[in-house]
Amino acid sequence: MVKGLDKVGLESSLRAVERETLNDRVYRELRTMIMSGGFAPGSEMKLRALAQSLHVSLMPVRDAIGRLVVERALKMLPNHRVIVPETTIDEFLEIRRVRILLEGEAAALASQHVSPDVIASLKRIHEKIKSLSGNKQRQFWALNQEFHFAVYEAAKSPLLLSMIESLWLQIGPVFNHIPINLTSEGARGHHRIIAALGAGDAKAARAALTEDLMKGGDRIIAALIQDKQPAR
Amino acid sequence: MVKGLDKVGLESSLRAVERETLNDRVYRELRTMIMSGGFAPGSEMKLRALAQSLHVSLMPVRDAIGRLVVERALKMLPNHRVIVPETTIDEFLEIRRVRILLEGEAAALASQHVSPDVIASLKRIHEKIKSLSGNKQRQFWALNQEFHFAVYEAAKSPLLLSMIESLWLQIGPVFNHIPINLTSEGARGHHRIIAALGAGDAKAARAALTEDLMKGGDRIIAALIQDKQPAR
DNA sequence: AGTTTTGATTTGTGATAACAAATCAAAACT
DNA sequence: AGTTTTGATTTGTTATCACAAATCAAAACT
Repeated sequence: MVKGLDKVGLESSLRAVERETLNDRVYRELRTMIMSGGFAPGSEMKLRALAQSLHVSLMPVRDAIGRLVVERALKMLPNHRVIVPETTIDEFLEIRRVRILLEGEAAALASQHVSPDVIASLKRIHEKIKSLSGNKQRQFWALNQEFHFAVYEAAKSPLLLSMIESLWLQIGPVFNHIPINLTSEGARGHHRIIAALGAGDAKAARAALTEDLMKGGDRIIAALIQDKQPAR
Repeated sequence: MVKGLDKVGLESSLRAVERETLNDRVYRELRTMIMSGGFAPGSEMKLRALAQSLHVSLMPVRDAIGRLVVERALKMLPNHRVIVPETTIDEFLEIRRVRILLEGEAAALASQHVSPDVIASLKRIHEKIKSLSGNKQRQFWALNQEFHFAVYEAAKSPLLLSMIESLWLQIGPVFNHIPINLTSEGARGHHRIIAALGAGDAKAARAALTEDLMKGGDRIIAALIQDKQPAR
């Protein structure tokens, strides 16, 4: 009863570049656009417009949008219209609360089995961030994301990773569209995270990450308040 | 401007009652079926078969399945075939770890503002569970679910609730398809949860819930091991 | 003038059909 | 006899079209 084991090797090597459907391409494209601030909070996601700009038919777009709504990256209004969510301060706090739980856990897990080269790569990203000139908010956000996910991937928990990704997706538009006063303050937070991971200290890793999220979150909240105050 | 009114009569009368789209109906239907053990782990979800049995076209099914894959309720194989996941022990432990984080947090939150009628309703469900005769696994699971979600809804955090739902969706097939030795042990756990909530003690609520998940999880894991051992 | 009504347009939703990739089974071959 | 090849069938993917509900703008009315 040994059937079809012969082809496995060949096929998997051929399929090295996994078949990517249009569906997935559109989904991934929209996803990264949302995460990197390609759409302003509140903007409508219209099927036909997106389809045209991506040069595909309605269907893949429809599919991708449906998925993004499920993971709360997009929001469906009662009219069945889909928008990029405008995050209120309460919602942001709600997200931060969960982020601290999940990302803290991921950091604690990561501290138990980080490899030296992960530490090295974290340090490299850390240096890049420190050397960032001026208020390059977009770059900062991208590098910050790179840093954090290097930690979370080291946790080796696909479940945690996917849930954390979904949370970042929800706050992506906020980070990229609220003007934030960037200080070098965040750098010390990252340094403490690296140290805790290097020492294999789970408790310290969770604490360092929690503080990083709290501090960063406070800056966002301040920006949110300031953004709401002035005349519109 | 009369185009094609043939089918309108039936449809509009139905739509007067239910306000939801076919899309959502199929999604919700599949969702509850999965959660309540309607499909065995490993079984394939074929679009056309499902469409026929639900009396709809391929599209709503396709859409619903896509969403369920995103929330990990279903798993897409590299062949692009979709199955109900077979949960390994490691995966189950991974899920339990996250459940403790999120559901513990929800319990802690709930303890801060439970209303007396939520407590009353919890007690009612608790009694029902205790009076459950024999090894009625399906009913136990359904009531257990009712109990826990009454707690989580009291947390008043839509984000937490949706993430927790997604986790239950992932373990639903396991609970309903692995024969578990039901004892009245779980009852004491629920009693402690009610007490902690009633006292408004967040720490105790989190602890009680954590212990409940640990104890229950241990029973499942034992069943999983026993289920893997014998000849199939 | 301000409100309502109506008609046209835009939007999401759903069905059908054409297509491509994977699977399976029988025939052909060594 | 066992393996390969081929052809048919099944499965997921995508485009196109038809429809319904919501939206918007202009006309009609009070």
